[in-house]
Amino acid sequence: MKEVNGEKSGDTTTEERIKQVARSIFYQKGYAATRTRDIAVEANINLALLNYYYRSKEKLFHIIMVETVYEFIEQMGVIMNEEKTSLEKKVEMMASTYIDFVIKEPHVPIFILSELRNDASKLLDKLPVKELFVNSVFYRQYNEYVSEGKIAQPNSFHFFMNLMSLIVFPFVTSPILKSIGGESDDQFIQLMMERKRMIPLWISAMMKI
Amino acid sequence: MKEVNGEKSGDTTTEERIKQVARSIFYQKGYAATRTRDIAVEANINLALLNYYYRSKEKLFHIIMVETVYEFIEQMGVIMNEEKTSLEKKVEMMASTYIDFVIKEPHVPIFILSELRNDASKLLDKLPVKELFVNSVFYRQYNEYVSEGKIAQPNSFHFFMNLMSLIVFPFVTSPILKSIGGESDDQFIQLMMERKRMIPLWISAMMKI
DNA sequence: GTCTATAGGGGGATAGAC
DNA sequence: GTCTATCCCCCTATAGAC
Repeated sequence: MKEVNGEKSGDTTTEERIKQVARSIFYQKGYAATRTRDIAVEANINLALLNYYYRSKEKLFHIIMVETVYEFIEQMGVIMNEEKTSLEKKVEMMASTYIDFVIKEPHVPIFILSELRNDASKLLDKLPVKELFVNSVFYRQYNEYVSEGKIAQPNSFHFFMNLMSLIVFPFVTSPILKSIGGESDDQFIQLMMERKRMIPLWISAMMKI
Repeated sequence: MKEVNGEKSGDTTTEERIKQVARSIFYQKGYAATRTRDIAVEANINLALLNYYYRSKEKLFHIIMVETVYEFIEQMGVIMNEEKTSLEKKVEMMASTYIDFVIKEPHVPIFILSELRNDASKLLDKLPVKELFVNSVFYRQYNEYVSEGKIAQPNSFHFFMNLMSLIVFPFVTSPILKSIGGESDDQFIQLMMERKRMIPLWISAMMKI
């Protein structure tokens, strides 16, 4: 039956297909609102098979959550640790890379934020996120700029928070914007492309304050 | 029994107390993860009474949702339609007012965003949000500044989005920050107070770009 | 208005056949 | 590996006593 049904199974295994479908539904509705039955139907399998491969809804969810967060952090780590690029260039790359990523996966930010709204430590304590940041080239370069007087704000918290805010926040509000402004997906993407170009300029202007 | 138990009922009615408790739990866990039993226990009433007053979980939720969104918008409307204050002053007041508000109700932004992530129009089509913005003094002043060359960016979308991003985003990431950075509530509030002062300056610097 | 008791259904998980 | 059938708990909602 697996080979017969070629509509969207492609060449992936059943195990992988279940996870992909589950990821998509979890992203859209969150853990609590997702029913394992929906995953099974969408993946063209029976409910029992989901438990055969992943033991439980919670275990399946946990795998997806870890993968998602890890992917998010990993991209950042690569950019932030380039020795050869300047701080300005890193800002540019982060804006560009993340905007592209979230255009492809628009549900990821609100998914992560809503699932971690209470018990973020349960997941994040196992990942060395703080070390990644504090030991990064990005962080070192920031502090160098502060010493050299190129950046007015000594606290890197605000700098990093501003950067992430300008990149990510529009995406978590996009359902609201589409409802209020009546913007189409294309128009929204157009605006985000403008932001790719603008964010580095804005950040640069804010540095002086 | 109502009068006897004075621990937290105060002087509100049972109906009101149920709603307040429900609001608190919905804010923290979202609609799907909230159980009416939890609300009943927390409000010191029986489950049947919740349905007696509010008919169903969904109706109760809807009332709270509308009230929450309305409150959020209402504050903005007042500030944005002051005839006497400048655009700069409005930015200052929005930063100050919203940061104060979200410090008091830290769960509201992520609550709204996560509940509206799929079907925002169901709720927002009934509220004249777009009209409120386009007909506002804020919007008029923005366009005047553009005409006068005081603002480089003609599209008010980016201006408003940047403002809201800088104000709200730190709060939706705060559970993650606390987990990663190990910051206490007090330290976080301290940072947000700094932002009250900085955001108008940052926005002002961005205007020139 | 407030309670107890229970109906009714849905959802996660498993047993066991193939 | 994959399916059907089913268990059983938990959750929402209601009936009916006080």
